[in-house]
Formats: sequence, C-alpha cells, structure tokens
Amino acid sequence: MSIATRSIATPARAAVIHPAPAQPGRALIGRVIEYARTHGLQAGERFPAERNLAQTLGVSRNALREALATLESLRVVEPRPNSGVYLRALSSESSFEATVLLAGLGTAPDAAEVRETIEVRAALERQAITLACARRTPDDLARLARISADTAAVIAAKGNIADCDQAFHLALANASHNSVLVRMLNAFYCLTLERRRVFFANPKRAQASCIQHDQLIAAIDQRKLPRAIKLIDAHLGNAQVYWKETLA
Amino acid sequence: MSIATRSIATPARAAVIHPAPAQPGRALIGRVIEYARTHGLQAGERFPAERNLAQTLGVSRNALREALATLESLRVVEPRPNSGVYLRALSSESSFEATVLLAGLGTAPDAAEVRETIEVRAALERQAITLACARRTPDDLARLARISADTAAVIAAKGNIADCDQAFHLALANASHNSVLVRMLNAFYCLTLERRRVFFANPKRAQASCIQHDQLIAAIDQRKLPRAIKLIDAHLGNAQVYWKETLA
DNA sequence: CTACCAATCTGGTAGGGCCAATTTGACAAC
DNA sequence: GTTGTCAAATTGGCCCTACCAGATTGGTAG
Repeated sequence: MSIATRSIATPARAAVIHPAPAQPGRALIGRVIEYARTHGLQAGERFPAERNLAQTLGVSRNALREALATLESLRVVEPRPNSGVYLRALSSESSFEATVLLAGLGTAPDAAEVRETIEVRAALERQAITLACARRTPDDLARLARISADTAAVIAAKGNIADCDQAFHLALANASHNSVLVRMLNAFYCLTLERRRVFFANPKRAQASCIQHDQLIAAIDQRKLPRAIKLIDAHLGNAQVYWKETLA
Repeated sequence: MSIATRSIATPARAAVIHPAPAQPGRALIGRVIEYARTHGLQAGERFPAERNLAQTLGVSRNALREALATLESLRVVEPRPNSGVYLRALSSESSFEATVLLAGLGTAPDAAEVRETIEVRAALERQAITLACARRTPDDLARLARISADTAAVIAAKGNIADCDQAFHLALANASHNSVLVRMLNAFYCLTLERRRVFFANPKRAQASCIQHDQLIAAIDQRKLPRAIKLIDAHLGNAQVYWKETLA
C-alpha cells in the first residue's frame, strides 16, 4: 500500500474501534467454553473446581480466574462463593458481547444467529437514521462527507473499504447523538469486521455501497426521513442477501 | 409475603435474569473506574503500572488483574503487553454491558444516558413486537397469558410487579424468536430493575401496565402489527415520562 | 554522532499459601 | 432408625513471591 493511500485511509481507520487485537489471554477463554461444550455441560451445571480445572487446562489458577472473571462479566458463567462456577444459558442469559467475543475467537456463528443479528442491527440502524435526521449538525454532515470521500479514494486505489464502511456507519450513529446506540452498533461492526472485508473484496459491491452512502448523506442533510429509512433498509438488504447466500 | 403469593410469583420470577447478585469482586471494578475519574484520566491515557496501582488500591495484583480482565472484556480498558493499561473512551468505545455493570455498582446514570437508553430500548421493543406478530406460536401466547395472570395475582396481593413486568417483556422478546434481541433487551432489564421496582410501587401504575400488557397480547395474537406498535410506544411512553420527571 | 549493550520497566504467567463459608460425613444421643 | 452435632474436606476469594519475554531507556564504547 502506497503512502498516499495510507494517508487517505488513516483518518477513517482512526475512527474504527477494533475488538482488541487478539490478546494472548483470550485463547484461554475459548478453551474454557470449549471445555464446557466437549464435556456436555448444560446450563445451570457446575464446572470442576478452579484448582482442578486449571490443572486440566494446563494453566495456573490465576490465569483461569482471569478468564472466568471475563466470562462472568459477560454473564456466560456464574461463580458462587464456596460452591463453584456454574454455566449460564448462553442463548438467553449471556450478553451480546459474549457473541462478539466468541466470534473473535473463531467460533463460527450459525445461520440462525446471523439472521437474528441482522434483524437487530436493522432496528438499531433505523433508529440511528431517524434520530440523525432530527439532530444532525453541520459537523456530523461534514464528517460523513469526508468519510465518503475517503471511501471513494480507497476504491480508486483498489483498497478494501471495510474500515471506511465501519467508520461511515459509526459516524451515522454518532449523528444520532445517542452514545448508547453508538456502542451497540459498534459491537456489531466488531462482530462482522472480517466478513465485511470479504464482502467488500468485490469492487462492484464497494462501489454500490459508496453510492448508497452518498444518498444516505443527502437524505439526512435534507431531513427526508422516509427516504432515509427506505435507503438504509435497501443498504442493509445487500448485506442480508450476501449472508444468506454465503451461509446457505 | 404469604406462601400463596410466592407460589404464584415464582414461575415469573424464574424467567428473570438477575445481573449477578453483588459479587464481592465487583467492588474493585468500581474502584478502578473511580481511580480513573478522580485522577482525571482521559481516554487513551495510561493507568499506573499494575504493581503500583494494586498497592495504591490496597489489593493484590491478582485481584486487580481480575478486575482489569473484566474491564477489558467490556472495552473500558485496553491492556497493551509490555506497555501498560490504557483507558478507552467510555461513551463510544466501551460496551453497553459496561453501563449495566456500572449501574449495578451504584454509579448513577445521568439524564442524557437515560434518554439515550430509552430511545434504544424503544427501537428494540418495536422490532421485538414486529417479529412477534409474525412468528408468535401458541406456546408464546400461552406464556404471555400466564405471566399476565401472575401479574394480576401479584397486584391483588399488593406485591411489586417489577419481576413480572420483566418476565413479560422477556417473554415478548422470546416470541420474536430472536435470541440476540432477547439478550440485548435483557441487558436493559438488568440495568433498570431497581428503578422499575420503585416505579411499580405505585399501584395505579402497576394496574395500568397490566392492562396494557393484556392489550399487547391481544394485538400480537391477532397479528395486528400497527396496533401493537402503537401500544408498545404508549407503554414505553409511561416509563419515559416517569424518568423525565424523576431526573428533572 | 552512532551503535551497541545492559539495566529497568512493563504486562503475562506460574505456583505457593491462608481465610471464611459451605458442604459432607462420621459419630453420638435418643 | 432418626436426629443432632461437630470436625474434616472442599470451595471460591484473596494475597504473596518469583520468573519470563518484550519494550524502553540510558549510558558507554567506538
């Protein structure tokens, strides 16, 4: 990648939040989950005592406890003092962040989960657009326009626009002036970064996405809410079709 | 509380997911956050070295590292090997679960965050209703009806329906047959359980809520989506008005 | 000024130990 | 046989020390 390309892509990349670049400790979390699966642990059942589990996994008790602390915060696991560590119901009790984390560990989501994720993302993006139409500031519009220009430049340089795309949608969420919405949508982008990189490897998709982004900016600029909703639904529809195909 | 009341309330209570009943280790997490605040740590800035910070907080390095592992998984903090632990931007980078956790520690949310939370919750509940109208099964309807009956019983026994209310909304989310939606909405319920308990201390509010729940069930049963959307917006409007008043 | 190397500082990990609360099971009393 | 009691074992919560590998720093030799 040339220096020129990098200098263009950098501002957009800077706005992207990466899901922690593969910390060494993360691997252990995956192994704990794997242990539960391979040993057929059901929701509500207990893990072996920390001392034993640590030995089984070949790590120190400290390292295991750090992993368990993480899993507890994501409601995957529930430690009860003087009793044991219990597995929760992953599909209902655990946090969505747990899905993000497990995806980052290479645990492939199944087709149902992808469908469900897309449905939730659509609801959040619609809300973001709705609020953005009402609250967008000149700064918001300028940022969106700048990211769109960066995107075009990356396309011209035959780069991958996955980061630019994420930056655009993050800026869109920011235009809603709702930080909770930003954080929730960000979780989705972290979850799907790699997939979007594959998606945008196709230049036609990248081009189409860029055009739709510009249309979205115009709709928000003019506060044309119904049109903006229609555009975002169509925009997300692309990804939906793609995922359905790749997982079918 | 009488035995009769308990036996009625229990099934509904069983469906409620409590946000981990005040683990001892959680307190340290709050102290780390407090340290960052009192020392004016900005996003991107570094915490003291683990050894020093542990001594400052009067805990062992192990305990501190468990707290940091939790904060890392919630993207509140970013440890870089051989460099240090860095604070992330809470309002944009950290996960929504971090808000849930901090709320559980007694960190009062400000008015803006409550507004933002309500806006996101509304988007998710609307999506849940929309999907529920399309996918609800007889089982879903039966569960909703049973919870509604439980709720009425608790009201008659002059109990607090906060748990019943949570169970109802959880069942509603379940009727959408989207587990991601369930998990995200569950995070909201964990976040607001105590507030809803205060809200429902007023019997008139409890009664009104119960009636609205029955109307929602009917609308979903008959797949009358526009009416269901209208009802859920009105239903959530109650809470919105309440929060605006209490925080004004 | 540069190149190099050693001291230092960082987080990551291991393994030891102690405590308090709970559970378990043997034993005694009835 | 049942019940009550108490001690031993088990468990998570927490602390301490030590070592490692990578990065930074600072001084020194060239």
